[in-house]
Amino acid sequence: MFTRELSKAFEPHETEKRLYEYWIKNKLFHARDESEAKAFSIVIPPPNVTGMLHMGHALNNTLQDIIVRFKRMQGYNTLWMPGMDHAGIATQNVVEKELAKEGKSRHDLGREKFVARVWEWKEKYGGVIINQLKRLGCSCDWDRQRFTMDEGLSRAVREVFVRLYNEGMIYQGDYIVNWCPRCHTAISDLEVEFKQDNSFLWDIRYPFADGSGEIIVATTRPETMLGDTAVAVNPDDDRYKDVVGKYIILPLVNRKIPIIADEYVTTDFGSGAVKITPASDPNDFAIAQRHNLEIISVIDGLGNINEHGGVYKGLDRYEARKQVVTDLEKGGYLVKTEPYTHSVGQCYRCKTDIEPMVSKQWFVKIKPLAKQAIAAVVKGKTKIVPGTWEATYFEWMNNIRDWCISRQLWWGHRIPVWYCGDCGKVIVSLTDPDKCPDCSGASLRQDEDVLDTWFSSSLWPFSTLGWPAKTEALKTFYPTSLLVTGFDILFFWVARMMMMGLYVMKEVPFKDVYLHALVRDEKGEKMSKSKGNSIDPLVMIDQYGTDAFRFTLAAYTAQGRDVRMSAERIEGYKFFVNKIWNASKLTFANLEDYDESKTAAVEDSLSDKWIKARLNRAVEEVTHSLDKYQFNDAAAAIYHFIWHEFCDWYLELSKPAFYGKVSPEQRLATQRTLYDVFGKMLLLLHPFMPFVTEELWQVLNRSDEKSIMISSFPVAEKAWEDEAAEKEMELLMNVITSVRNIRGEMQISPSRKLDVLISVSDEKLKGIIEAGSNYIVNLANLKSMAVEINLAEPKGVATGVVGPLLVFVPLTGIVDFAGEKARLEKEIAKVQKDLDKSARKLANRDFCEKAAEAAIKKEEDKLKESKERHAALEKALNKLKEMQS
RNA sequence: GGGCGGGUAGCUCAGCUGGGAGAGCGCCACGCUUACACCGUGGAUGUCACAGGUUCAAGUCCUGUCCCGCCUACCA
Repeated sequence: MFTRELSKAFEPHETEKRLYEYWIKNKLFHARDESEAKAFSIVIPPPNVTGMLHMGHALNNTLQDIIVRFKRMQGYNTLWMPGMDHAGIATQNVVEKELAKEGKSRHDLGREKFVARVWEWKEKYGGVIINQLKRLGCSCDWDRQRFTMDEGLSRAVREVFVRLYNEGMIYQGDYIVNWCPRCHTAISDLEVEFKQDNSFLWDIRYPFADGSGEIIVATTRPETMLGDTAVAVNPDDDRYKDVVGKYIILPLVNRKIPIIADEYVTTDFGSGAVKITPASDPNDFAIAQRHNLEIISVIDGLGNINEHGGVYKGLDRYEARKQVVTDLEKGGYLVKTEPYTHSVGQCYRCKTDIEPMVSKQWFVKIKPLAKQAIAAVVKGKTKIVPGTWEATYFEWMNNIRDWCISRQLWWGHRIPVWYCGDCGKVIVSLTDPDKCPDCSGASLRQDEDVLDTWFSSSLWPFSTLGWPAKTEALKTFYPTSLLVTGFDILFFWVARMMMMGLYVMKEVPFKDVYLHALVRDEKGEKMSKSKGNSIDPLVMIDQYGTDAFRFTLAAYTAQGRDVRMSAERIEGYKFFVNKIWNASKLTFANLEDYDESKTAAVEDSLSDKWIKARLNRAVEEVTHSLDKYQFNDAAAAIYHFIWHEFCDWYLELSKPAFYGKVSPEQRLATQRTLYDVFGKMLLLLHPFMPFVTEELWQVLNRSDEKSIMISSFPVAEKAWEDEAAEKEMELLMNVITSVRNIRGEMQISPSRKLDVLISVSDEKLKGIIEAGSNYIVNLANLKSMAVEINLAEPKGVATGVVGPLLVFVPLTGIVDFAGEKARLEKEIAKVQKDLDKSARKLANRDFCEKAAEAAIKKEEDKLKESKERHAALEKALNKLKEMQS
């Protein structure tokens, strides 16, 4: 007896909850630090602690779980390492907003209290996403869950910082950085987003100091002229040959500044002269370094003009722009104002315009690290899939600039650097020092900055495994086998993990990187809260169940292509789950009395052999596709097998056995096949649909103790290969389809039982058809069926041509000869096309001489087939005409 | 400016190393046949963006053009 009776339809919610708890309770997600089995490991791209599950997460984690479950079932000691990211700016913003509601800022609390408050927030509200991942069915080893700010990972961060510093790979200095006046911190180049801005280009007249004339410069940011310390022209620009070395008097400011020559300036834009503001523009900064120019910052960290801005002091940068333009105009310095579209950098977090600013920051010398990271991919130590991304990776790595790792935030890993108040010594230390090692002074002050969040994420593949301790986990699971992530963080994260992994561990962090596409809405637009077009994965799960949702994600993940998500598609796969559920009801009902011990001597029927051979092919295709991360192909293969082979054909073919219309031996054979095939089918599907397959697996095996999760993934069974059975069955299926076609086209009621005559060309075929007559009679709904060799075309029939045989359906009582005539003519026209095409090809001398032999043979066979088919149809048509006249 | 991806059935897409244009949804017709109407059976539907080229043979390879999307750079 089965343990459970199945409900009318699959009930996802109750089942998902029960089974997930069951998996957890039995520690089925657990990976062993030490094991005989080969290891397979993935680290999760750690979601932000502030994060809520969106479609991107859903896709990312579904794909990981599919691979993880697949590998686990294949017998690997499989680790899926979970955790979260502290997300510096994002989290600090959330808590600051909370404070703002109380009318306070973080400065009211002070650093220590503020950080305590963030931790409090984290404990209370953080990590909602972890439970959401569980609803997705993710089989992470939750006992190992890590957080980038936890003790172990913080130690790893410090260790790496100190090591980099001691090896001269980290330096501090005054450089121009991207400054967010709202977040009040520097951010890296990657964190700047560029947006089109419709603004103006202003041409300004700068008079020469000696009164001999003037030079015109163009700018999009007139307010920065307050900090100009030079004007630059191209050294080869004939127009300005004589003025290089001269001075101009800066309007409004009355500062005397030089005209210099630098290759950076292009001759064909504007006047060919550029104002140089080293403190407010990265290119100008670079020029200033080359020419030893003075650097005057006129804008402060809030985006206001500072004391170097004279009368403009205190104005915000946009007000200052207006005022400067007005004053220039008044003074007669403004030559021209024209509309101009250019792009402006914005903070990726808060969309505030970036203010390039000179400030003291910490940097990582990145070139040496990048060099190794490039080499590793070149040598194939890490493979990027799809391979097209490798070019992008190289491009970026080759043009990489030093990484600004300091952030002026309070939430994050504080930089482990102290300054001695007595002797000025800089102390970089693994542990907090209490006195200066040089002068023993105790007035130490720690650097105020924290590290870029991505600094700790870049260590993720080994820090989560216990590094710097030499753990068993590290030995077993590093380098990890695979990283699955969106291409949008290829540079932010993947590239940096490569660099850090190679630097610290001397080994790549992962062997494969699978980059999946972005999830978009139905119209192909990026989903975002502000656009209101985002689909909430949890709503989809509630509505259609996790299995259907996951399968949809997999089915639409073709490599390198964006996923356009719509609820309609998920619904389609909910129907698929339902189909499986119903098929299992039929299956279980007919396995109720199945006794495996009696099956030793029984022999499989043709349909049994056929479905086993077909399953073999499905197994091969799914395995092969998953090995190559072709999720859509794998999903399609399963879908097709289950619905269109197992359900549409096999279950129908087996019904006579179910309903006792065959011998007990044959019934047993069918039960055996059904049991084996259904079980393997569930196994094959499990990585995609973990819940429904587990539920059915337990019923099938009459035990809620066994889990499908730890059963072996199917392999193609040599003994099940049977090409002959596949061919024979295909022929019978074609005969059945042919009768159905006639029935459909001729509008013969499905309930009307037909008498059918079949003409075959030889004994062998006759044998096959006769042996399969049961199948044909049942599935084509026949009253009777007769087979003869070279049967003469009877009168008053509809004719179907199936390869070498003819199917005659008597039209007695139907007598729609006009319909049959139309049907035949349509068929003939179709065949004629094929025939012409093949004939034309074979008449071509070049084709016969140059094409591959197999191609020619194929074409000849095709022509022969078309000819025969055509002749048979013509004959049928003539007979029909004869009869009518 | 540089780079990448895409333009295939009404819609969304698949089509890997060149040899018979596919799937799902939608549509039409017929059916409550003892798992399933969240179903079954049958059917219709394509100048594979455009123009050249290579080849016996091109949706597939090459060149160019036109659209669409993304990444990257940031010429004031």
